[in-house]
Amino acid sequence: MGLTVGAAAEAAGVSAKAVRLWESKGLLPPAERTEAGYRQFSDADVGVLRFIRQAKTLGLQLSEIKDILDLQRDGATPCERVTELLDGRIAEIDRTLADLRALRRSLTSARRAARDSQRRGEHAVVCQIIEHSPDAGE
Amino acid sequence: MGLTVGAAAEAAGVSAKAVRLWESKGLLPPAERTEAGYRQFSDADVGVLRFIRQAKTLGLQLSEIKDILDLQRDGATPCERVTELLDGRIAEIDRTLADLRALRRSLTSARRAARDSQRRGEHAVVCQIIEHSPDAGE
DNA sequence: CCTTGACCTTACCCTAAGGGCAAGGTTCTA
DNA sequence: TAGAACCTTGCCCTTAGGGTAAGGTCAAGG
Repeated sequence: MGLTVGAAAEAAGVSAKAVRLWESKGLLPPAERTEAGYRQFSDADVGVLRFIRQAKTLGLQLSEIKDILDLQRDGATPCERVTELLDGRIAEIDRTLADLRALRRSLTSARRAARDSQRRGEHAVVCQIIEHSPDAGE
Repeated sequence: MGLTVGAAAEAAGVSAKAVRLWESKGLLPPAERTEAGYRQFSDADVGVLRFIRQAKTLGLQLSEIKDILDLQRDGATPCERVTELLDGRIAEIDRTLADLRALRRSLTSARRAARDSQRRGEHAVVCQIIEHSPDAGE
């Protein structure tokens, strides 16, 4: 009872295009084919698709997900690698959060400057965005 | 006293490749050329390059920056558009911040699950990442 | 039996913002 | 006058697919 790409994709809540891409990138082993060349997916495959989708929502890249899946297919326990990747993602997110908070400060400051310029009718230097931004000078 | 791409790029603190790209995308008017075909940039151009660089650090896209610069070149005051774009960016950042914070919670929860699986020697379902993640079911 | 529509196949171009490299022309310096 | 250090364009690469085309396949209905 094999599923076609479309059916498998729908069952996993992803697009058929994504399924083909993931297969081509090795996240899934090459799917069985019917005589006509149609891909045949099993329920287990759908589970993998769901896992990939979930891992993606956690911000893992396809290459990292492939990494995990390869380990698992080798019979190894991917837990270590998984916690490693997740820790990496968490650290990355913390960095991004800090960056975004700083960026937000720059933006509000730039916006204040832009509005001030607007009120004064200035606009020669594009509302002073340059000057009022943090590291303006070089 | 025109500057070559490399010189202008260095003066603005960006890459020559970026300068060519920005020109090709219309953020800069087509540069003058020497007889040999070398681009010639003025100090004013360098100012624009610096502006673009700065705007990019604020997270604006090239298309948005072009938008601002086009307005300015038309003699219009881009301040309104600028504050509009900056407000949009700020709102976007706030959304991203919220998303990242939620994602971070998911990640720490997933990592905890992975570590628990690791301790128990489980790994059949790739450390339960799927099950323990927020919206696991479907 | 045949058609129609819904599926499938591969392949190509597109996205953002360049980085890297190649082949070839120019300019400056020793 | 040679070589270094520029410059030119053009093409391929990156992420994770989306969109579309051209063509093959399958199930239902006339």
